[in-house]
Amino acid sequence: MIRLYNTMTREKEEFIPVEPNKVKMYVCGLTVQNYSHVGHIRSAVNYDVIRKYLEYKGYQVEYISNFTDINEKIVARAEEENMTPTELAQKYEAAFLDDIAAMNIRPADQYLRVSENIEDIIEMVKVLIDKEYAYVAEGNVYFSVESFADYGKLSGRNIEDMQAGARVDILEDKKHPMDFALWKKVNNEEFSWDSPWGKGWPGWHIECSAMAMKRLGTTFDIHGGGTDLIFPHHENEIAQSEAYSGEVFAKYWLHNGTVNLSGEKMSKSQGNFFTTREVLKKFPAEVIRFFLLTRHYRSPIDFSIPQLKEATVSLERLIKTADQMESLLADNPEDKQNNLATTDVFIAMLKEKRKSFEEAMDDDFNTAKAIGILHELAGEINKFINQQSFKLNENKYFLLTEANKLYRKLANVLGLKLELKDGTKNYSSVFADLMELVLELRQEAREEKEWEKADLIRDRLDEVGIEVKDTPRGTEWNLKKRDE
RNA sequence: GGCGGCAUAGCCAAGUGGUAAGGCAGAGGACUGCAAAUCCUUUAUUCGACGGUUCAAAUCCGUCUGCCGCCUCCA
Repeated sequence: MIRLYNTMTREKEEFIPVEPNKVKMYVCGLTVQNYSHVGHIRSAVNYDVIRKYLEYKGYQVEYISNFTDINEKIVARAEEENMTPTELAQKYEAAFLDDIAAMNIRPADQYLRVSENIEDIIEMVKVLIDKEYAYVAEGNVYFSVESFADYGKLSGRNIEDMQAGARVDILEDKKHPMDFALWKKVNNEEFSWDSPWGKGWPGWHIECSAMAMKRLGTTFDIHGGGTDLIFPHHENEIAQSEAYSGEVFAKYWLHNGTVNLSGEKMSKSQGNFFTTREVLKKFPAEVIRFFLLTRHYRSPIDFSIPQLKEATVSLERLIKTADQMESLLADNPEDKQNNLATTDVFIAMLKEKRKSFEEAMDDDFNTAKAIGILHELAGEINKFINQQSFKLNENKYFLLTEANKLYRKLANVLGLKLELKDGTKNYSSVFADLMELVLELRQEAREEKEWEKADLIRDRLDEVGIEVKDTPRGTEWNLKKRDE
């Protein structure tokens, strides 16, 4: 049973989808006005894992997201970059898709663009006007918050308290200061759309409502986004969607915490952010992904270079275990003698770890705990492989195969491939042959007990960035990462 | 001012009533010619402070302190 924290009720609830075995989820995407930053990527990684875990549990998941490609910012940025708003949006949409591909995030089943759904949005606004939830004022259409009794139910606010904040724009044509635009009048001949109320474009929130309902129905299972979208964005989505359909919009509201820099929220308007591509130049995608998943998704994460370095070391431990298993499994067992006594214990351990992992993920997608269990599993496997008496026989080969399958499967749910791109296998066969020769010469020196010579070779190789290790299984080497 | 969240070892971080996961760093040991890796052992009688409820609280309630988010565009 999966339990998830629903922002609407402020508690963990049992997850029961509208249709058995199917999950329909909508995750707010981004305004394609610039390169994505780590905050966007955290959100994308988070919902990617949620989707993958739901699939692991046997659900058929339909995952929809959006690109906001029409608004004031797009127009302003397009002027800065000297291109049309459409070109700008396409440029950054493509960049985002590159970013998520680099991060091993599976794209949504469909990305909906505002520019391709204007007709549906206009239809929805018309209905809201007919139902008297919205009104027209000088070419703008506003949603009347006072007309919707449940307004504020997601964010736990009421209209009176918010007015006290006095940070809302008082626009003369609004009936109430909290009313928000469904359609905005725009004076831009090239970049605007015809509507019954004149030229303009949709307000910020209506796009998600119209597109989500169009694709997923008036009630769907999961709606996700960052905590910073709870108000006003998601509150307004609920108001206009439920006013329109008379039905519950989304059953479960999930919100991921923000990514902070030195304790402050990373955000474009503050200027304190790292773009995804910047960070990808400094750290492998796998490390960034791992780092983001070591905290529970609802907590804020403080993003820092030292912590990414720590995450690198921690992840490398998991990778070493995977590599060791792979190299052992590449050999054929020489010893045919089996010792079945160890089998039961080991298989029981694997089952127990799998169960713990699932329990962690069932409990509101606790990836931090799940990673802890992956570490425990790695420890058990290491212990097994590194026994003094370890000899690969058919029995152990079987156990390692099982361990490897489980290890990969669980890592896969988290989207971890357990490999670090830069380095190890990125060299030519000539180079590999050369290394073989060098290590052969060093081995000869070792056999002659010429330790100084052997150590000199190792030290000099280390200086050029090649790490040499004498393991019980022979001498191994790998290219060291050159991070700075 | 309103609403919400957080505070757990040197650092990061799980844990929402039953006696503190995991990682990083540190210490000791095994293995090794040495080194690395790996393994074993070890590192919070205690969970921001003070009260309360309970047989039992990091976990529930109250007060206080500190930090953060939202109320304006934001994943």
